[in-house]
Amino acid sequence: MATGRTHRPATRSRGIPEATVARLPLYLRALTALSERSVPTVSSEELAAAAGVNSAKLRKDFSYLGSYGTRGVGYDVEYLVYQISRELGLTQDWPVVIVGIGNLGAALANYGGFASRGFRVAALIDADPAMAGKPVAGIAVQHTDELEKIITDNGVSIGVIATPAGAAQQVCDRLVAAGVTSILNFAPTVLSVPEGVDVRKVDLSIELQILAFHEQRKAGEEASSQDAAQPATTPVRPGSTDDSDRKGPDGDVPAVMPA
Amino acid sequence: MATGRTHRPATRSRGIPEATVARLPLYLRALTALSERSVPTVSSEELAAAAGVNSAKLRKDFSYLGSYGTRGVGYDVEYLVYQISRELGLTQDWPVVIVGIGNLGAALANYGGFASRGFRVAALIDADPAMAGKPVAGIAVQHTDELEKIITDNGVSIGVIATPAGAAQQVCDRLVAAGVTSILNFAPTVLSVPEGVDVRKVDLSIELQILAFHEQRKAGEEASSQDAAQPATTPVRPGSTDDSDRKGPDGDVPAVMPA
DNA sequence: CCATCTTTGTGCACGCGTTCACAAAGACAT
DNA sequence: ATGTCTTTGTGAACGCGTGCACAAAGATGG
Repeated sequence: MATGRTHRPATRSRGIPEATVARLPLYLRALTALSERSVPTVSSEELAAAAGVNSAKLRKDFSYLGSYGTRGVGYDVEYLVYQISRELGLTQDWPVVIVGIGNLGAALANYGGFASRGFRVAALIDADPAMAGKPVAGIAVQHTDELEKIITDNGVSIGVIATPAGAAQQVCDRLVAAGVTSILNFAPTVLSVPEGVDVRKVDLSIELQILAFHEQRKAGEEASSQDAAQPATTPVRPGSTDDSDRKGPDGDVPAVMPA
Repeated sequence: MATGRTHRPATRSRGIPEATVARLPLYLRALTALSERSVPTVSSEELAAAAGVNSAKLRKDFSYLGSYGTRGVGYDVEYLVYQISRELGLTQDWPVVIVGIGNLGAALANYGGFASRGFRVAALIDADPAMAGKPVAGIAVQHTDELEKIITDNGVSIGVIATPAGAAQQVCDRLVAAGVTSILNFAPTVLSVPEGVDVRKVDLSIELQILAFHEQRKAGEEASSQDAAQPATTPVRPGSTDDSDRKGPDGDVPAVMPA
């Protein structure tokens, strides 16, 4: 980022906000469920409830796509499913490779929702020679040496990285060099990629830590006086010899750590 | 939402922005790596680069925690690791249960980064009686019947749902009823929970769809004239018999779908 | 002790996203 | 055809998050 031209200058015409794009799959899922129940139309209120969002937000989101929907009635389910699918690019087939077939990679390969919507697992790739040839989720694992060939032969543009953290950047580089321009990263690392390549990361550990923060907040809200756990190591502020200059954003933090 | 009091009224004192909280784990990870390399201090510029963010943003984030850091020098690595850990609540031990020990659940149970930072897998729970007693990641799987007992006995407040979508809401309800107040949901469903319970979702399918959107955009940017795939079913606009009223947000969308 | 140099901490402005609230549009009944 | 009623689509206001740019703080050298 911040290199050369700015990431994308508000994106030409068709400026669908990123936040809206991120919600479209949610709507699509809710709509698909309605479609399977043969529900013909749905109001913004109902659909918003199903997707877990505000109805005004939903309407505004849809307004970016166009003026689908009929006032006084709602949205035609089938039609909207098609429009959103098309907008998301799910009307075409996306071959995907998964690199790193450990526990997680295997789980991803077996994940049903994968193939359901336009995505197709083109190959499973692992660095362990012992894995090569072994079938996972009905697909034979191939060795990393084949990576470039697989990408080009299948025209793969989306790659999933499920390797250990140490290997992720290297795998990423090879994927990008071979032509992949979108990466879903499960490894706990910050990947650096050239401009034009999209990276999304899924990080279990980060999600848990965010939950822990809120959990701690909740716990400390009422019984805020009793400190639970004392850490084993208690670092001392580097420069200052006394602790009296500790200043939290509020005054509510005891400026102490038992020495 | 929009029910009674608003979700949390900007959260009393100690107002650390949600966006900042979400980045703290990133900083923590980068700092831990530095710590292991015995680097004593780090500047905001360096640390920001390692975490993949803007340095001004990082400094502002830290300013919410307090005035750690020394002008002209930077931040003391060890000290900052401790401060962030404490802020995130990682200085205490969080017992966690994983419900749904399929491919994904097993992967999560085996995930190393789990135990590393304050989190401890207290139990693995599955609805399949055949799974009961089988060891996964060195822990014997327990049956769903035990769920409530496990939660209360271990004082579990964080639950991970890795069940099929159909079972997720039911499991969620039981977890909440038993005392869990933070949930990490891997099932592709919108969970509804009472106020005071936090839910974070991780959804592979959604991430892929977002990538597909950008991928399609990139592909269609230069060679924008040739349409790739024609969908099998081509829904017709519900109410109107002619298609001439189609109005995209721009004029660039051909107002047609082959009938 | 003073000058210089580095790096933090933050005031400010800007842009994006959310939400409210309402006019316009269309369905439906009479 | 006309009126009523439902629901969409959106203008406008607001709040949050980001990034710039700089003053203040402290280290370091003479």
